[in-house]
Parts: sequence; structure tokens; C-alpha cells
Amino acid sequence: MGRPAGVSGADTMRAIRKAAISRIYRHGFEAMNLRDLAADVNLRLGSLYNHVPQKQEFLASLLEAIMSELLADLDSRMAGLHDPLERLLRFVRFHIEWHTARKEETFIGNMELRSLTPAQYESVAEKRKQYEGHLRAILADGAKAGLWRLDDLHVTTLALLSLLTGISTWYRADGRLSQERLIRIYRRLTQRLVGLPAPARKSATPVARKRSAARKVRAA
Amino acid sequence: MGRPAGVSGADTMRAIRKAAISRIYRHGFEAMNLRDLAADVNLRLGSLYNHVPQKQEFLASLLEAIMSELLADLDSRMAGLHDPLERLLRFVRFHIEWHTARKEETFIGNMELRSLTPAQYESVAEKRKQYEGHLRAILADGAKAGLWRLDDLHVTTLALLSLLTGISTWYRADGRLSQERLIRIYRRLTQRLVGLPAPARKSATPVARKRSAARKVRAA
Amino acid sequence: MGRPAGVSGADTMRAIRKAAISRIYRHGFEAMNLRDLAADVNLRLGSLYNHVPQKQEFLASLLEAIMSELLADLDSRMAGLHDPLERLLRFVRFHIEWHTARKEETFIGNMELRSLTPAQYESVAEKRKQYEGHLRAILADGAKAGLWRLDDLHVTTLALLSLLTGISTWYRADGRLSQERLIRIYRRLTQRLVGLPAPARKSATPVARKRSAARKVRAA
Amino acid sequence: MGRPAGVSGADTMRAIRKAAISRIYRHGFEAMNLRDLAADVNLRLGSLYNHVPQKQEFLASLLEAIMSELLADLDSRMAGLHDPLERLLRFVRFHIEWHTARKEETFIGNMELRSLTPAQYESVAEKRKQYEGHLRAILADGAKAGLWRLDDLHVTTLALLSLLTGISTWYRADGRLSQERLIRIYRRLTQRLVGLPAPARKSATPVARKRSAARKVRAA
DNA sequence: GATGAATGAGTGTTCATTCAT
DNA sequence: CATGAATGAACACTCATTCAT
Repeated sequence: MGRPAGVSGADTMRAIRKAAISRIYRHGFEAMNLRDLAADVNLRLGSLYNHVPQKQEFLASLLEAIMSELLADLDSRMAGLHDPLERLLRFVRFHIEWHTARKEETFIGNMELRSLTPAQYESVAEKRKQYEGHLRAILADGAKAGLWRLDDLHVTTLALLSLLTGISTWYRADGRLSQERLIRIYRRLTQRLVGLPAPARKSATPVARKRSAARKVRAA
Repeated sequence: MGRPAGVSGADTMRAIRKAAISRIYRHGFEAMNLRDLAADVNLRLGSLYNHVPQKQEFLASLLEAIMSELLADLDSRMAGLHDPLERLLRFVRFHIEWHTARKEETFIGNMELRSLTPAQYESVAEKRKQYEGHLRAILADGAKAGLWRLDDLHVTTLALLSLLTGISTWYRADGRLSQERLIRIYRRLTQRLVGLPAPARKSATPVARKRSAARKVRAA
Repeated sequence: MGRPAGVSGADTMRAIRKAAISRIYRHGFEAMNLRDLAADVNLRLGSLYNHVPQKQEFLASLLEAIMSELLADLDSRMAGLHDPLERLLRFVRFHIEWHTARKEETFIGNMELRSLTPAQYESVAEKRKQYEGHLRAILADGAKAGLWRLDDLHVTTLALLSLLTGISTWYRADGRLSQERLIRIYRRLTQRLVGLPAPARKSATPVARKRSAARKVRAA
Repeated sequence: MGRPAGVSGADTMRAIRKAAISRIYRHGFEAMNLRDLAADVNLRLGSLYNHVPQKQEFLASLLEAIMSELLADLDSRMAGLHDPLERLLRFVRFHIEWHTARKEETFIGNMELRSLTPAQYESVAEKRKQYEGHLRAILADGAKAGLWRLDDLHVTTLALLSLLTGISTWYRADGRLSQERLIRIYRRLTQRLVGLPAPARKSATPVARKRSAARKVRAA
């Protein structure tokens, strides 16, 4: 009953987190019971408590980790960009890539906030605000630079975020649309939303100047 | 221990539904227990079962009722409109009015679908599809009529719906923005999303033709 | 699975208390598990919670009830007595009768205080202080009246109480000594403790005055 | 992860015993868990098992050790005394000194007997009987020598022991009474209990013979 | 000897549901 | 229709104990 050979605690922990995310995604945090979670990673219930001392705490740590990773990834993907439009389009790409590649994480990151205690909520919400703040800064910078005009910066930020995040409610990797196609569509919607002339479709763009802009942007 | 004077069964049922919606909104369906629900309407647990024979069934009936009402209200509010733009703007107004006036209902209508059994889900999802279909028809009609051009009808529909529904995650009746202001902002965002030139602000509208169009629209 | 015919909640509660006292007496509060307790009164575990919502609270209520009864019984048994010696001897009789008739209750009343939360402890300890206070008042009154002389009122009170309560650690109803014999012995010990000449044994009492006093007292 | 420098196995064992006694004293044996105990002595739970292979056995060894030490100390303190009164007063002093200096040990020595298995209980109870037997012998010798008269030797022994042991339930080193004062008071109570005329207070002793006796005795 | 990890048998508690009254 | 009581199936969590490293 001691420790089996060749098993490290860190590996087990990773497996538990993964299994938990999957279960929470499918049935919700309340509906996830620790016996099943233990079974997922081939542990007996009692053993799980060496890694997960508290279900409630565990949820918080999970959401915190997700948000921290999201923010860190965002920062690294935005590094070096300055032009607001480039940043906006890069943000859209990043958001969609992250939210489709890590559909489960982002879904529970949005849905399970209400299962947190107030103190835990505060901490996670703070990180969400940071993410939102990043997008708002982009929109504000573009407005200041005269690239676009917004009726209400805050509302537009929230609206754009809702629009993008909504993807995770219906996206399926094996669906009709490739991820690249999805990104292209949502970039156009985003540009429309901030009041930019939609970048022309490849075949329908008459104006050369616009085309080159579009090309530059697609590279982002 | 019979029924107290002056209380009708229908009143009790209404009170139960209301209390349930509030509890589900705040903590989720799984976290709502029937003892507390009974207490909310001054009943003992046993008595609740005269009105709510099955928790699971109850959720389904709640969601069905919400969706049915939503669809019925939508139909009545859209009656007589033909012009796609008018219909689109009316849809936005309707959606926001409903989703702010009945924030709790719409929130759980979106969140608690996963707590349904597959059969129940099917039935409620069908109604959501109808609602989504209504919007898609508007967008399709406008495109057909040459009022706007969409890259992808389905995606735009879902995107617009996400954008609008997102309001319910942050809207507060006592917030910074009046409901009318909110509607105005979201109408502009919607118009941008479908590729219409944003209707000018009151003070900034130079072209008479556009003004009259806007006026007509505001009346919707 | 509803309520069986002819079963009242009060009866069940009484049975639960009795069974709990017996179990706590035999194995201690921590060692009493609610599954076994339920079985003692022919209930399933879940049903027990209709009567005992909280193990910890239950212990407190048990100890409070025991102490309240003890105090009430004491008051009624001391009613009408004024002479300190009579009161002292009556107290001894009362204490022994109660502590032998209700050996289990008094045992846990002394032993399980440490299983209480601080707040619960406070409340029960208050009642113990009252009981102790009653004895102290008797001893003080006798001293004031010149019936006996004590080195230290407080210590003597505690010492006498320890002496009397100690009985419950070894007393057995089927033991060598009848209860009446026990009471006689402890009355003599008590009288010695406060410095009274021990009342003479029946056959060994030479002084008439003392005999009549003893007779009076035995009647107490 | 070997043993830290400067720590011997015997030291660790001593620390564990001490920590265990403290925990058992405060919350009882059942409520002491080995994880906390390990933490008290800066060990991880697994390491504790190198020293304490069995919780139940550990309790027995603890109680046995306490009783053995008690008996050994008693013997050494009573060595050379013959006069029953001197022995009785010495016993009182010894008992109080031990039970105040080692309040925790004696408390659990009395309270945790019921947590022992029957076999363990037998062994520890045997030692308690020896202690009790020691006192009984003193009382019997005094009675035989005509120093005092007892109604019932066994009951008086138990009563005196209860009276003395009771101190440990309320004694506090920082309390109102010095230990010496306590011993003086309890010696007088003891003398009264066996029917000796209470030794007079310093200022109130009229009879020289008694004074000298008292002086002799105080030296015990 | 110290440690991290695993394990099984509990342990108090919750909860939807049933039913005689 | 209201109520108190009963029930079984969970559930999160605890804990003494074991053992490879």
C-alpha cells in the first residue's frame, strides 16, 4: 500500500487536474464527485486527498491556474506589437486559438465562477479584469490613434469579448469550419464592430491599398 | 394543517417558481436544495412535493416555460414588421429588454441546460434553435435584400446572439447606463456587425436621409 | 418510507437520548458514531438527522439537559430546609441518590465537558458552578452559624464535591453496599470533613443529645 | 532525508510522549490524530511510525509508564516512614505534589482508561490498585494502631483518593493558593476525614502537645 | 531514520423522495 | 393540501496504517 515505483506526485497532480477539468466541463463542479475523479486517475478516494485536500480549494486553484496561464500566454503572444490594429487582430487570433484549443478550461473559467467562495471569486475575477483590461487598452489605443471610433469603450470591450467567447459554446474541432476560417471570420466581425471598413475578401477587394493592409494584418 | 386561508394553489406555484429561479440564478440548479426552496415559500419540505413532484422535471418545466414565453413575446413584438433592418433593430431592443428585465430567467436559460436529461435538453434546445432561427431569418432576409453582406450567416447569427446575451453577465439595473442608452449602443454595434454604416449620433448626423432612417428606427 | 403508524417524535427523541447517554458513558463521545446510535433506536442513519441535526450540538443539549435536571431536582429536594446541617446531610443524600440512580448521566456530565466547544462549555460550566455554589452556600451558612469551622471555604467545597462525585467511578448497584449504607457512610465522612464530631453509630452513641440530633438528621 | 544532526532517537521519543500527553490531556485520546502529533515534533506522519508503531499500543505504554513512575516515586518518598500518621501526611503531600507537578499525566491516567483494550486496562488498573492499596494499608495500619477509627476502610480509601485527585480538575499553578498552602489544607481535611482532631492553625493552637505533633508532621 | 504517497474503513452530513396522519 | 418522520444513496473528508524510496 506504499508508493508504487516510478510514480511522481507532480505527474499525478497533472493527471488529476486534467481529469477534473474534463469532468467539470461535462457536468459542472457540483456534480463532480471525488470518488469518480480518483477513479479517473487510478487512485482510491483516500489517496486523492494527498493531492486535493479540499474540493472547494481545488476549484479555486484550478481557475486561478487557468487564468494565470491565459494571461501569461497572452502577454507572450502580444509581445513586440504596437500598432493597435495589429494588436486587435492578434488578440482575436489568440483568443480563438486559446478558446478552441482549451475549450474546456475556458468554459469552466466562465461558468464555475459562481461555485467559488466570495474571497476566491475576488481573486479570479481580478485576473479576468486584467484580460478584459488588455483588450480595452487595445481598443482605447486605436481610438486615440484615430483608427476607429467607439460609442462606449467599456461596452464595446465587453461586447467584443462576449462575441469572441461565445465561440466556446458551440465550437467543435470536427465542425464545418476550420480554425483558420473561424479566425478570419471573427477578425472581420471585430473590424466591423470597431467601425473599420471590413477588409475585403480576397476575390472582392478592388483597392490595392486595402489589400496590402489586409496582407500585413493576416500575418499577425 | 390544511391550506391557510387566502392562499391559492396557483399563487403558491408562482411563488415557488420565482424562488427557484432566484436560487438557481444565484447558485445553480445542483446547489438548490428543496428544503431551502420550501422555506422560501413558507412550506415544510414535505408540502413542497404537492407542487413539485420532481426536482429534475421541475427544472425542465421551468426552462421550457421560460423559452416558451420568450418565443411568444418575441412573436408578438415582431408582429407586423417586414423591413429587415427594422426587424433587426426591433430584435435587438426586444432581446435587451427581455434579458435585462428578466435577467435571472435568461441567465439560467443559458447556464442550466447541462443539468437537463438528454430528452429534456432536446426539447428546450429546440426552442433555443427557434429563437436563433428567428434572428438568422432576419439576417438572411436583409442579406437577400442587399441591405448588408455577411461572410457567414450562421456564424454571424451566433456571434450577434453571444454579443447580445453577454449583457446579462454584467448588466445591473442600477448601473451606469440606462436601458435606452444600452439599446442604442447595441443597435449601433449590431449595425456595424452586419456591415451597415453606423447610424450617426443625434448631434453628429449631417445627412438628412440618414436621420430620418434613424428616427424611424428608434421608433421600432 | 413515510412515518410508521403510532410513532411520535418525542418518544423517538427520548429513546435517542437514552441510547446516546449509554454509548457515551461506555465509550466516550468521540467514539460514539451516529450509525450505531441510529441502530440502537431502530432508525436508519438518515432518519436520525430528523432528530439530531448535529452531533456536536446534540452533546451540548444533552449535557445542558442533565445539568438543568440536576439543578431542578436539587432545588425541589432542598425546599423547606433551613438548618445548615440538615441541608448538608440532605445534599449528601441527594447527590448520592442522583449520582447512583443516574450514574451514566453524571459520569458523562463530568467527563465530556472537554468535547464541547468553548461556547458550549461556558454554558454548561455555568450550571456546574451553580450546583457547586449551592453546596458552598450550605457550608458557608453552617460556618457563619458556628456549626463548623472551615480552613478554606472554596477548597472544602471542591473537596467535598470530589469526594462525593468519586462514587460514580466505582459504584455498582449490585455491589457490596446498599445505597442507604453508602449514604450513611458518606454523611459521616462529610460531617468529619467539616469538623463535626462524627455522629455516633447506633450502638456506640453515648450522649443523648447527639442521638436525638442524629435521628432528626437521618430523617432528612 | 536522513536524521538531522544532533537529534537522538531517545530525544525524539521523549518529545513525542510529551506532545502526546499534552494533546490527550486537552482533547482526549480519540481526538488526538497522529498527523498533528507528528507535526508537534516536526516530523511527517510517515516518520512518526518509526517511533510509534501503533496508536493504541502507544496509549497503553504511556499510561503504564505514568503509573510505574508514580508507584516508583511513591515508594521512594515513603521509604523509612513507619508511623501511620506520618505516612498518611506524607502520602497527601506526595499525591498533591505529583498531581500538581504532573497534572496532565495524572489527568489522562484517570480519564483514558476506557480507551484501553481490556487486556491493557487490566495491566494499568493493576497498578492503580497498587497505589490505592498503598493508601489503604496506611489507613488500615492507623486504625489497627488505634490512631483513628473508620466506618468502612475501603470506602474511606476511595473517598480520600477522590478528594485528593479532584485537585487536578481545578488546580492551576498560577492560582490563588500556593502548593504548600494547598498541602496544608488537604492535610487537615484528611485528618478530619479519618477522625483526627484537626491540627490547630499556627495562631490557634493552645495545646503544646498538639503543636509539637503538628511540627513533626509538617516536616513530613 | 525520514519522507511522500497509497489505501480502506470509517464518519458526520446532505438530500431527494416517500408516506401515514 | 400541509406536516413530521422515515429512508437510501450519496458525499466530502478523516485517519491509522503501510511501504518504496
